[in-house]
Amino acid sequence: MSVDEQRRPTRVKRLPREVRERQILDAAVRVFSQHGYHSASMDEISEVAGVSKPMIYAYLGHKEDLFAACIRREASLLVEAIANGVQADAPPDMQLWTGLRAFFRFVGAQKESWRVLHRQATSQGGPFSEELMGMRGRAISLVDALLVRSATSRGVPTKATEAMAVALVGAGESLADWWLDHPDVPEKTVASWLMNLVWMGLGDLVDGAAWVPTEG
Amino acid sequence: MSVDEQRRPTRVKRLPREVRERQILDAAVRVFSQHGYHSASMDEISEVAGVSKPMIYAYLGHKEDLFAACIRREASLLVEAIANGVQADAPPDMQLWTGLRAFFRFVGAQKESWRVLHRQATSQGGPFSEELMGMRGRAISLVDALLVRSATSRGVPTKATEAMAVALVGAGESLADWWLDHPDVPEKTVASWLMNLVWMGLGDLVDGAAWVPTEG
DNA sequence: TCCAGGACCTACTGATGAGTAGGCTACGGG
DNA sequence: CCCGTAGCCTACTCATCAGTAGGTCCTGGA
Repeated sequence: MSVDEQRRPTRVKRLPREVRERQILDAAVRVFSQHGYHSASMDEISEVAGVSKPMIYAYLGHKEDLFAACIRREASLLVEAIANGVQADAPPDMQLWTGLRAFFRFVGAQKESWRVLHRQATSQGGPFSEELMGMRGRAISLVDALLVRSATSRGVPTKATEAMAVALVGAGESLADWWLDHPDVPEKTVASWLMNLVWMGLGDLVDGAAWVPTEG
Repeated sequence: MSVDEQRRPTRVKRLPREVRERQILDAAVRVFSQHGYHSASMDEISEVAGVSKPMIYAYLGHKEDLFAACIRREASLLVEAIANGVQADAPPDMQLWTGLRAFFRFVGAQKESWRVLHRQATSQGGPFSEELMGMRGRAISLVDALLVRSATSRGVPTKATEAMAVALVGAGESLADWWLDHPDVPEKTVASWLMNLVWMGLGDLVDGAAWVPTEG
């Protein structure tokens, strides 16, 4: 701890590579989520991250690589959050319920992560979307598996359950976006609305029925 | 018909403004749907349209204006298609059913229109998305009104029906995208899958029940 | 104490692409 | 037959931004 540490700030500090990489990724997620892939400039990311542009290229590579790294990190966190949240040994409705709640909890806590995942990555047709679509595909498969286990031995065709899983995931995404504009609604409430829609169905809701979780 | 019409082709022909505007908009929709807003270049649009770049600026204005014009035209067609397709005097389930079918018919017939509307316009945070979000909002309001009329006098809160409308629209969008990758599935089938999901609910489907239209 | 290597920067290049200046040509009305 | 105007183009300008060259400075080990 030399004496002139704070009066001549030698920039800020020299930091190990991992720390810088985290800072850069954090900044990139923010900037990408605000402006989208194309409108986000490497200059702005470097500025937000508090490093110079060549550092980004040295550590994370080109713009596409950087974006892919963001997607990978955020998508992993999301998948992990859901996997940790869902009760795999519970009956189907509780599995869906806990999965939905974990999903919305993540979105509520990591709004920027969600924006960069849903809004930005989905719309870019490039090599990222493969990365991202893979993750989305895993989520869909998860739901699909749930449907198949539930509806098995019934004559429901394979494509039907897959399509319904796609629809369900899309409903969740859309509702998550809506929720960002209505932050006063509690997470549990949003989740229960979607749960009622897809589990009970509008037909039942019209008749006044409603699904409620069996505990808590 | 002068003699040198085909040997010295005087370009192609001089065409009235409306025709050129249509050609330009058609080309713009194609290019925007393929590359997205930012990656689409005015040069490529002009090339596809078969006119020079200054014509686009003379007729349709700047890039943002052009994109907004595309969105406006395509969104109007979609809204119109649904409005024409839905049976406003039918019971709720048939209203939903006819609306869904009209929606999927449009998507099947106008794939590029759908892509530019859903994929591209949604992801750009600019002034277009206002235009587009307005249209999407109209669709949501339509569904919301249907839910409200159905579930009226029940204690369902306003925000719940709105949120469910949002989820339903999102499910439709997601499923429409999926359908683009599975064109062998008939339109009626896709529509019925979504109808079953949101009207019957997974709970009923698990029990083997299914909703079928009451006619043809 | 010296030096190797890694953290970090300024200041550039080169390409791409939006938008425009300034024209030329055909057609229809006088 | 002439000319105003509307259709149409070539050939630029200029800004932005991804990506890089080539360096400085610090730290930790020999």
